[in-house]
This record gives sequence, C-alpha cells and structure tokens, in this order.
Amino acid sequence: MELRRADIIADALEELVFTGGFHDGDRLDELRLAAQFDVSRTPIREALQRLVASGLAEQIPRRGVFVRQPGPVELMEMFETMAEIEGVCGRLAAMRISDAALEELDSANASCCAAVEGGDSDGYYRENERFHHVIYHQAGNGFLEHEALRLHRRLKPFRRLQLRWRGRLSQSMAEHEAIVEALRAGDCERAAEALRGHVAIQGEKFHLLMSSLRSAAE
Amino acid sequence: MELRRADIIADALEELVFTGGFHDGDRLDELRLAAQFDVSRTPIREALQRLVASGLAEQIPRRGVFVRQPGPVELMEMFETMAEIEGVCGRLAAMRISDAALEELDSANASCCAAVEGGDSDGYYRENERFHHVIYHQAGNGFLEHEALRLHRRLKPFRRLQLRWRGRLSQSMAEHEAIVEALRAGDCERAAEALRGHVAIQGEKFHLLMSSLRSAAE
DNA sequence: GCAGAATTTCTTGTATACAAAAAACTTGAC
DNA sequence: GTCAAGTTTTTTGTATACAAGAAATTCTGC
Repeated sequence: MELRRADIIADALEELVFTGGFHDGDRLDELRLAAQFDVSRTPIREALQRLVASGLAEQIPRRGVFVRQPGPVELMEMFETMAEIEGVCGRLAAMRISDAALEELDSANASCCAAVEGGDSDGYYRENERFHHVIYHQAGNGFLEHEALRLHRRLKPFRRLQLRWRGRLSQSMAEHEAIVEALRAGDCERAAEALRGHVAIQGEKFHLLMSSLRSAAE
Repeated sequence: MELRRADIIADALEELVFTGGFHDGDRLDELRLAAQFDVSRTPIREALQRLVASGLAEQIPRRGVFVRQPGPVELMEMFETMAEIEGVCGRLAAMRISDAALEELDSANASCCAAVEGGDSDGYYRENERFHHVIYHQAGNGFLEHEALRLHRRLKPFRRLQLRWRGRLSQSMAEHEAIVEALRAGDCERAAEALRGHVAIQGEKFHLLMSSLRSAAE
C-alpha cells in the first residue's frame, strides 16, 4: 500500500502518458491536476518531478513541465538499444542460466504458442513478457536486469503495434525456440545474436509501420 | 545559469554522495539540510527526490531518505554492465564512426600517453574520458549514448581507484590503441570485444582491490 | 529495576500563503 | 489595423503552517 499520494499520482500520470492520454508537448498544469486529483499543488509537483526524472516529461524552469513522447528517431534508438541489451542479457544468461529457468522458458513458450493459436492477444503478451523477464534475470546481474526491465517497460506501448504484421507472431515463436536452444547449449554468441535479432526486427517492423502510417496520411 | 535552487542543491548533494561526503545509510535530514543551505524544506525535498530518482538515495515513506552507496556486489554488477554497454557502443561505432572521430580518438590517446609519462593523473582522466565519450557518441544512438554517459558518470569515483595498479596505465593505453585499430578497420566484433575487455578488466582490478582492502583490515 | 502503556516530541507529508517571473491583455500612438 | 509599452493576470518557485505517523520519552504497575 502506497502511503504517499505523490506516488499514486505519479503512477497515474505515467500510465496516462504511456497509454496516450497526453500528447507530446502537452503542458501538465499543476492547478488543473491538483483539482483533478483533489489535492494541493505539492503532491502534484512531486509527481511531476518523478515524470521528469524518468524522461516522460521535460521541465523548463519557470515555464512548466511538458509531456515528452519519443519521436520516430528516438523510438528507433530505444528499440536498437533494447535489442543490444537483450543480446547482452542473452550472452550472460547462456553462461549462467539454471535448468529450472530453461524449463520456465519452455513453459512460457508453450503458453505463448497456445495463446497465438487461441487468438489470445493479452495472453501472448503476458507470456512473452515472462519469457524475456526470465532471461533478464538469468543474466545474473541485478543492475543490468533492472535497466533491462526499465527500458522494456518504456517500450511496452510501442511493442504492441508491431504484432499487426501477419505471420509475425509465428515467426516470433520460432525465434524464441532458437533462443532457448542457444541458451541450453550455453552458446553465448548464438544466444546474443538470436536475442538481438529478435528484438531488432521489432524495431524494423515498427519503422515500417511508422513509414506506412506517414505515407497513408499524405 | 540555473534558476531553481532545488537543482543547485541536488547537484551539490549528488557531488557529496559521489565524493564520499555521505556514507551508506546516512539519513538526509530535511531540516538540517534546509538550515545548511539556508532555504526552506521545499527545495530540499525536491532535491532529495532527484537523488532518489537517480538511485543515489532510497526513500522509505514516512521515515526519510537515506543515502545508498553501492556495495561490492552491486559495484561489480555495474562494472560488468558498463563493460557490456561499452562493447555495444564499440560494435555500433565500428559501423558508423567518422574519419574525424577516429582522428579525435588518436588525439585523445596521444594526450593520454603524454599525461601518463608526465605523471599528470588529472590529465589522464580527462583525456581517457574524452576517448570513451567519443566512442559513445559515434555509436550513433543518442539514447544509448545518454545511458552510457549516465553509468560512466556513476562509476567515475570508483574507476579512479583502479589506477593504483602498477603498469595498469600503460596496459590501458595499449588497449586503447587496439580499440582504435578495430574501429578504423570497421571490425564490429573485434571492437566490441576490445572495449568490453578494456572495461571488464577495470571491474576485475577493482574486485581485487576490494578483496585486498578487506583482508588487510582483518 | 524493568516491561509495557501512554504521552510527548520529532519528522515527514500535505495544504496554503507569498514572491517573482512569465504570459496575456490593455491601451495608446502611428 | 499594427505595433509596442505598460499593466494585469497567471503560473511557477519558495516559505510557512498544519496534519498525521513514527520515534523517543515518561509514567505506571509489578
């Protein structure tokens, strides 16, 4: 249970930014938010500071704080970074992964497959997330795991878009299996390469999607 | 010029935490700091929130915020992560680096060498930092660059300790040259490997130092 | 003398008041 | 009508006041 209202408000605002409740450049008006959440400006300001610290908003002194949605370029950069970090996690995990974790990956994959066949989109995402989280954890580096989780979470709303591609899901499952195989074999470089490619392709699909949306708008 | 006192105070507190002005677990008393900086609690609280957000302190609701120095395990994890991120930057930079940047690396290396020979420790650090920053930048990914800079900065106070090793500096210089060579050749994997090793060895030296300090204390 | 309950003090979290800077508006000259 | 100077309004940054929970202290019964 959270005791500080500022934290509750920060969570709510983060969620709103993530789910597109705010647009890039929107000013986060302290008084309006204070009225909206029925608190004074103080907890609002603390919540806004948290958003600024996590990069979801930008503060211009004496002007206010403005939401800052990543543009196409930054998104591509974030996807590329995520791909590289996943690769790193894979490389380390290949050296350190436990048998139990390998089984959990198999289990997550099986659930993922079932979700794909059943058309259960939410289930797919949940199990896919579990798959990746296990790998982060098995890298055996708490600091790295934390960073990976942070970026993974930040990209979450954008990752959902890339599943629109026909056949992407089954391809993704095949990649998952190749990843587990490399991890099981303890093949660092293959695991790194497989994971990097698996995530990088999401960025590329995303890029294509953005381009097509743009050209469709013209 | 910074207009918000909270930012100035946050910078000062960060510096104090970095330079060891506070020890792990120290409570950051709002009233005491307010008196010390001659401001009210409000800007102090905002500054403390920034420390918490950047991981330099921990907040326990209704109890206060406490400085949080990384322990040996976390430090090793941070060094390992830094090594991997540098490796990633090297891999990307090998594909994207400009001729001008290659020359700047040579220049930084030359200055570094000169500093080593002249016993100019500060100069060595400055040029070494320039060397690494150029590589981060040449990775051509602003987001990754930002993350690399952040971690690099966080590890700064601990990196200084590892130069106590006799011969480490000249070895480090040789590694720098191998890195530039790989980058110039556009050899991704070799650049990645060289940079990863270059940083990883710092973590190992650091580990040895910690162990020796511990055994010396017994 | 000591354990535990009750009270007091202290500290954090929140609300409000005030100061200063920026934005918006008004007014007036051309 | 337009532009600019001056004024008002709005908004942020800071100080202070108040509320509530935690820690420290005191008091009481044995």
